[in-house]
Amino acid sequence: MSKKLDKKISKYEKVYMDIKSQIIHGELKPGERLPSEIELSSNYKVSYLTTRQAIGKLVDEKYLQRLKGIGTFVCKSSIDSLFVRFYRDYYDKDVLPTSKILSKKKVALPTKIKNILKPGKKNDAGIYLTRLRLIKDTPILFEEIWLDYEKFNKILFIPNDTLGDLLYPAYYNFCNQIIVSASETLKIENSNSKVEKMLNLKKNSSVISIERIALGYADAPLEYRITKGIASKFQYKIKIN
Amino acid sequence: MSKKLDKKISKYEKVYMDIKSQIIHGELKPGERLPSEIELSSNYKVSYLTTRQAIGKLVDEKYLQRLKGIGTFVCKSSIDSLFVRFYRDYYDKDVLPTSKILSKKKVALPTKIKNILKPGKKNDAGIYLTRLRLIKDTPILFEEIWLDYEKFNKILFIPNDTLGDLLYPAYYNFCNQIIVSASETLKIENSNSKVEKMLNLKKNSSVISIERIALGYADAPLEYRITKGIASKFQYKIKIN
DNA sequence: TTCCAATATATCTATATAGAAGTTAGTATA
DNA sequence: TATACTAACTTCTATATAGATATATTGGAA
Repeated sequence: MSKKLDKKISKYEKVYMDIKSQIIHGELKPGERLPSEIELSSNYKVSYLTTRQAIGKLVDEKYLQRLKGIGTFVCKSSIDSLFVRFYRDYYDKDVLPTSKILSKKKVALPTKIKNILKPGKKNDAGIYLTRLRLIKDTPILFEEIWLDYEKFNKILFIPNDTLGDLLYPAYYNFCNQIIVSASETLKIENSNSKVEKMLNLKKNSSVISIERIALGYADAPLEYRITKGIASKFQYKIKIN
Repeated sequence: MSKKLDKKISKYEKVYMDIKSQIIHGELKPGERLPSEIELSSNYKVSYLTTRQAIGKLVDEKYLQRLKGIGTFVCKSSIDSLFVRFYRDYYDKDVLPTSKILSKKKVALPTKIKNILKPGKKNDAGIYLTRLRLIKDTPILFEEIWLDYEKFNKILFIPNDTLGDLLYPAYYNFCNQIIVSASETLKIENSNSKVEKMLNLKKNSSVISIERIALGYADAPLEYRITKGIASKFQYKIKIN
């Protein structure tokens, strides 16, 4: 009766998982071209349509992108378009905020954040960044950001003005880490003295607090961020599907 | 040279669009079973795999649901699961708020709202609802809701306690309207006297304001809603993909 | 050098076929 | 009556084949 303890994995699923894991583990890099569908078929020793089905699934999941007559490529688009959606909807749409990195250093991650960024691991080496977002030289958001040290240590050696106004493209360019999704929790709080100083607020003002956990492929947590903003000017738009 | 002015629509796309339009226009109702893939193939006079491709696309888009060995069904799940996500993340997760409808009547839609719900139309007949959301008898959210009169007039004849705590299932059950997505805009404001009265607030308290436009199939706007809540207790969670 | 046509290569659409696997309903058997 | 088997129907996986369509490159003519 021990005929079928092994669980059934179909051929197209094997091809699908193999390619997907190559992308996740960086063996296939964003922008890189895959072998043609026919070539892959002969590599995996499956039929053309089986390969096509596997690739089709990865295209649906936005891991791959097909160009008719040219080839199939690992998606780069997430980097180009994604980070924009993440912040443009705070405050006024017409004016994009600029950034100013205030500090950047290696730290031991606080326990709570370590458990989020490195579930189950002992090592607590991390990077801590503080940043100010400004519109026309007026500070509107104050951010504290924590990252895993191993994955992101290169950030420490890049001059702040080279990092640019947006961090996610920098994560990709310098650390080869891609943010593909995030979860956010919004709350309204009273200001503390640190935030009051950063945002030029009166004592006990209302501030919006946004906690964000940004995830990479396979839902790996990559960044933990707390953003505080002036409540009166705040606006947050989102589409729910 | 006028050989190909007609644009190319492949067979599977025709099948896909035909089934999709039947769902959108209510000819195929949620929960209903489709003819088998083989039967559909012979109806549309295409091969089995062509039909399968069309259905597969609709499954990906959550219009259809396949059950191996049983059949293919129009998705009901959007109704069951969707509305939950829309509100459960305000405030405390553990306690689901109850609802109390305060008023319900036919009105002329304000111009701004008419332009959102009925773009391009002259008719401005609508329905206006006010509602209170409570946790353990404490009011935490005050809602104003506008609907199109033609689509939703049956709501006026349903007793308030029959409508239940959630409106989206009621829209479906009584008006055959399905909410599939929504866009929300959050802001922080000072309370006005109406909200202060409803939520037992002091003068000039901070309140969260959520503007929501809820959409049906094909992104048709179906509901406009303004929700005001006590800022200090507010919490909003969302996942961005 | 510039332009055009042919070629090679890639994805895209469509069909025919065949068997595997899951579900249901009815029938035969103990 | 209760259980086990079977038949019918469903979706799921896999392959072979063939031509359509889109793009880039190469080679030849002007």
